Amino acid sequence: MLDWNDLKYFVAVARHGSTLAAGRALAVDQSTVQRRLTALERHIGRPLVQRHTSGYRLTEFGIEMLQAAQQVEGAVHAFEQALALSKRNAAGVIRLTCPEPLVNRLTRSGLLDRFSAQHPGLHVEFVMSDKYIDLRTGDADVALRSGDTDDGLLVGRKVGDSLWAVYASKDYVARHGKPSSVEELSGHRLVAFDESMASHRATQWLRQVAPEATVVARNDSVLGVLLSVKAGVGIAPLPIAIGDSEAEIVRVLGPIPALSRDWRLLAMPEIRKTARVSAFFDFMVAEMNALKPIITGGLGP
Amino acid sequence: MLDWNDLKYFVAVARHGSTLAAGRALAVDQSTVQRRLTALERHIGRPLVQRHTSGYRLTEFGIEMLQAAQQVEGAVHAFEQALALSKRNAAGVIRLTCPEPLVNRLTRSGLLDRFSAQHPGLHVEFVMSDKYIDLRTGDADVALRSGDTDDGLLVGRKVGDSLWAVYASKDYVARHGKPSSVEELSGHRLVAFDESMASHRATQWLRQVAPEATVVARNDSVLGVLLSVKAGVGIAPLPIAIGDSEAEIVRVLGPIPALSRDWRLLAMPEIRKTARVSAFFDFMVAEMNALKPIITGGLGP
DNA sequence: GAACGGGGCCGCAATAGTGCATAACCGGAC
DNA sequence: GTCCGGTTATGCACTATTGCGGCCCCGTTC
Repeated sequence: MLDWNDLKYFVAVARHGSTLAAGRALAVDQSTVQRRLTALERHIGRPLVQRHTSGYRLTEFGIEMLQAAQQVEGAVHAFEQALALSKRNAAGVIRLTCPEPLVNRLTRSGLLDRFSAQHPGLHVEFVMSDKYIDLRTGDADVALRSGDTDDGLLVGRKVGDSLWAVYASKDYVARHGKPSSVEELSGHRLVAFDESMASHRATQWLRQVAPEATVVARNDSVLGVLLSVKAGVGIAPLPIAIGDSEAEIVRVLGPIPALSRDWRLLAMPEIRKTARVSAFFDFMVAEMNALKPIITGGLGP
Repeated sequence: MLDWNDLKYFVAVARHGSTLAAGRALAVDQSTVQRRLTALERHIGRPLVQRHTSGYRLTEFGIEMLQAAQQVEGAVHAFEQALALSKRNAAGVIRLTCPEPLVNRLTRSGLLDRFSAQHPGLHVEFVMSDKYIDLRTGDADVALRSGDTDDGLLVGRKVGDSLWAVYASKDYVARHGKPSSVEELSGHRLVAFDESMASHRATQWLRQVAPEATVVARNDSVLGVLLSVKAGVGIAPLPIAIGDSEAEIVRVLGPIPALSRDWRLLAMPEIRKTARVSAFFDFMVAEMNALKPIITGGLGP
């Protein structure tokens, strides 16, 4: 009878290229991986890998079988995620992913404490990330996001506006002046996102309106860009909610309509229907008046 | 770390209702099943089954998790099928499924021996079945079938005609006479297919043209019906290829156009493209002149 | 009510799997 | 050339898992 675990070792070896690396990844000894893979090959009756002193390389047959083995791995993943989801469901935990600054503001606002008070047994866990965590993987139940994030698979509702403006440090303005229009951006020193944020609307907007501008620094997160701007390295578009609450920097170009988006609370449709997530959505909608300023930002310091 | 094998035991227990039955199905001891399932529950931290003295019943949570576990089982199945397919591919085996009478006629014709002679290293294995084996499961590579079998997923080509007529034993004709038209069928004693063949064209045709007729026997295969007709139990539509070669029975109603279909050689598109199956198709097409009489039947004894 | 069959649970001995240590191998860096 | 980092393979002791037999439970049948 086929040992289902052996497929796990096979996939790991294929992925990491050696029994040693696979063993590290799976937290078992290298020799175990070696022996399980050998056992699998013995069971199958044909070699899956070429033993090489510098590691294992899949045979043609191994490549063929890898496809199917990865399907199994994927199904096991799905099982584990269903498990985690069910655990959260039973424990009344709602995992919310949102950008770091919002974690801060939401926590300090006391809104979530009020939610827990109103729904004893339910409480919110943050999964902090600037990047978009894929809700399909089940790592989070709910996302609080702005931007072009609707892939058609998520349901949600608007909970605020995301306005962006261009900021510079006071120091920078003193030295280089401020652009009086979008067109003048080209002559300035810009701080931009790096390749990992290539699809972000701010990246695309800058490429469109100021393709010639010199980019003096790149960063992979909004907070990173903020730091550079505060340090006077250059100017950059930033969310008003963040920029306006920083004393060292000032708006040099007022809200850019092309960059404004809605903030939305998003979830997978099936998850949205669960009691705990449904309660969370209902609460947030009821508290919209309190929520909006938290999300949209403190209107100036 | 989750033990993938435990999912196998879980699914088996869910399917068979007890650790004992699951153990039999998996060819392991009952106590092993019991212990693995307990270990899985310990890992998960929540009971999947209710221990009952008459067996195990899934908890609500268990039912929830079963879905995902079955997905894993399905993926493992697919892996094993890919394995079997690859083995056949390497060994030059072509698995052909067709109704039993054709196995006989094909074997005796020597056609397949000629194929093997022409393609050393390739040979044909029969998977005999009146029912339609699902080619998607990989249990067979190629099907030789007549009837409404094209679900859009298979590719193939016509290799003969399937003509049906209504037969009765000489004995039956002597006692009850023969119907001179389709309309007169209603007054006769019929042998028909049972529920498992409800979608067969002969079943549907009989229901349409002779809904009032008395069905004196039912059977789940063409050969079963043939036996009943030979025994004089009643009359029934049968393939000419079979009916005409039986001395004890005679056509009482000539070929029925509504029941005629094409015989076709069918395969999944991906399988059809493999070298060994492709060679088999090419050979059969080249030998069409020899093949047609084998399939369409020896025209009279 | 006694016998029976299907089922769960547990202890024991045999066995299979695991981790650790180690040898041997190879390619590149110096 | 020599050393070094990364790799496979194997011997050995240890541990976990398995199968078997026994025992108990409960519902059904005679």
